[in-house]
Amino acid sequence: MPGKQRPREGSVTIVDVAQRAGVSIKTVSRVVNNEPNVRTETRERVLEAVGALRYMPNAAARSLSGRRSRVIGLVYENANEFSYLQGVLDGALSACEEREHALLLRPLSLPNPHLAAQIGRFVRQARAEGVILPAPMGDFSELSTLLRKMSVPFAAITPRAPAAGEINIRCKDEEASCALTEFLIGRGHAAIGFVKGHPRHGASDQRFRGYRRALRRHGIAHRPALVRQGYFDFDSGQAAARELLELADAPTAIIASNDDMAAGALLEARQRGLSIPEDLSVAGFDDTAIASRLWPPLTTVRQPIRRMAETAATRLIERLSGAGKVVDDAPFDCELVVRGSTA
Amino acid sequence: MPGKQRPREGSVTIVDVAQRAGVSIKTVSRVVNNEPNVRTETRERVLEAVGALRYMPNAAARSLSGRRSRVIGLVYENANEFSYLQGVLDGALSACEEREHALLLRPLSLPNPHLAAQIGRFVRQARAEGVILPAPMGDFSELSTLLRKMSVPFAAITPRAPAAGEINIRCKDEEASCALTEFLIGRGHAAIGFVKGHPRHGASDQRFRGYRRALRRHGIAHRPALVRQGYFDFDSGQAAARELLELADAPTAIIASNDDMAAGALLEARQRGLSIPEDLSVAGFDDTAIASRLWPPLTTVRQPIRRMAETAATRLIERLSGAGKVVDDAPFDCELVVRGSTA
DNA sequence: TTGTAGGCGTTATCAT
DNA sequence: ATGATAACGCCTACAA
Repeated sequence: MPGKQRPREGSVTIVDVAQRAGVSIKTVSRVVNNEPNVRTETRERVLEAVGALRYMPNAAARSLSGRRSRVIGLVYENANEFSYLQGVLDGALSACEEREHALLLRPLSLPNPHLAAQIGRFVRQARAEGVILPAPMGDFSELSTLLRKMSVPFAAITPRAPAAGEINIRCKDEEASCALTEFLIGRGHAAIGFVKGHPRHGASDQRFRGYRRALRRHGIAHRPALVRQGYFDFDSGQAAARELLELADAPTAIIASNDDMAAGALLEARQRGLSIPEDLSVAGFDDTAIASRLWPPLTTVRQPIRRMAETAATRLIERLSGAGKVVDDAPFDCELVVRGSTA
Repeated sequence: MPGKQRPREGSVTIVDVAQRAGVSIKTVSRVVNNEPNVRTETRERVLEAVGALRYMPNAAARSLSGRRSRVIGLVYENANEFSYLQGVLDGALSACEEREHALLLRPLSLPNPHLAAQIGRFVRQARAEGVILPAPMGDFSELSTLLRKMSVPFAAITPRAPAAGEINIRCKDEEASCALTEFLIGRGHAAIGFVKGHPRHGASDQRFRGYRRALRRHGIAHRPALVRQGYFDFDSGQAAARELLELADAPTAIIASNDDMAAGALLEARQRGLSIPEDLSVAGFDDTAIASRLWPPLTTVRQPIRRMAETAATRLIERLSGAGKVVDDAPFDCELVVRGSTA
């Protein structure tokens, strides 16, 4: 007799459950997948069997038979600032686990000519049904365009406006930046330097806008010389701070568009013999691990990244499950975290 | 005719390749899986078809049919210190990708009574064939014992000695610690404080041993008062430093068993008005992101974590593929990174 | 060296 | 409300 394979011991299949419950495998399938048209009494018998046998559906069989792989891709930038991703991972994993999906990772380094090709391969190979794009991935149109073309749904975490019907998770970046700036204004600062983030990142614009808005609201004239371009990394933050501090009328406070640049500014200030916060206030964004370990600890803005990623994954899975209209989430609130680096 | 499903368009299957190459599906399978017994000419025809059709084997079908899921689990501690995991992820992903395996993540918080149950569920549900245990996961015997009992092979990244035949990836922690200590001794330090790491982490012992060895080698008497227990976190580092600096004859240098604790020590020194490195030298371990952002930048020890994780994944997959004897890797070299926090 | 048949565990279809 | 059976795409076993 050909084709006889060794019986796989150990793993409980749907057949075992069906036998124990005295029903057909299709009925078990219905119960396990929460489909309708099962009598309550039958459902309970099946569930009893499932529990007793500790049955777990075989994911491979499921995705081979059904049309759904239950796989979500997470495409992230493999940058230095990893603590952002920690929150993303945490939130996304938790949402995926709850909904029985697997999360597959795809790190990418970012100015990258092969971006589209790599993502295409990743999605096809992993057979990902949908993709999560944490910042700044959602800001790269090569990517979103490609995914649209492949008709792979995605959830982007970015302040940039989404195309109609697409899933977008954002937080109140501009508002938070405005609040941070107003906080400094309230402490008596009028000459406030600002270090912008990477121009291709959506958050950069928003944060800069919030700064401008606060100045306007308080009747403080905008001095373009107080604004410097940074790239979200330590060195560019230090360089920007140096330029600002060499100004004839240097700022008394510097807002950097993320913590890493703020750390660079702090270092520059220190090297120039300035006391923080007496001579200069410094603030950042993101409340990453480094913020609380610097001296003095950094005033910064915290965004609920874990919850945002969880929501992104949840909405994406909802959309994939064809749950009709997908909720359009309101922007998440940020929190101003005041520490010792500002006075 | 029942059972007719809509044909799934778009995805190229092994049948398409077989037709185009004019062979049976089995031959295609042989080629794709690098099995022997295929004429070179046939193999080439098949490969041509694979390329032209951009065929990619369906992972679900593969794992359903074969006995292998090609899934590796990565169980990690979801702690504050995440940059360690960045390296682990990076290395493990790259090895998995190269060998066509998927990597599934399972974060865990660590003093955890449900540890075994959670891992058991994870492995069964994901049908992971093997598990990678980055430090300190491999140090928890609840875990390794459970995996042995489930006969799930694992690769542990830890300096602790492995059981016979198990995969263990380590670096020369003790040697590096000794070198770091000797470096300080060479700079004229004799009273060197040491902050131990978490007692359950294998690296803690090793690093402490290296310290002791260096002292011995240079004929410096060991003063137990200069050794404090820490737990690898910022606060415990600061607390330990405080105790050390309050000593009548305080140390002129402090080695902390990781960077986060060293950052705590740095803060404590600053708060006591000490100049670094003039009044006190401080060194850490791991060369995490924070090390280069502190002021002064931290002297520390870097371990090749990315390569270690890559090796762990590779060895694990080799073992799962039944590649006979698995290589027992030599410990990896560490690198002393001298920066401004020591003099 | 190559091909044929059977089955992996599930979901989909259609019948009852 | 429930069940019988055919896919899903691949790999194993065996035959040729």
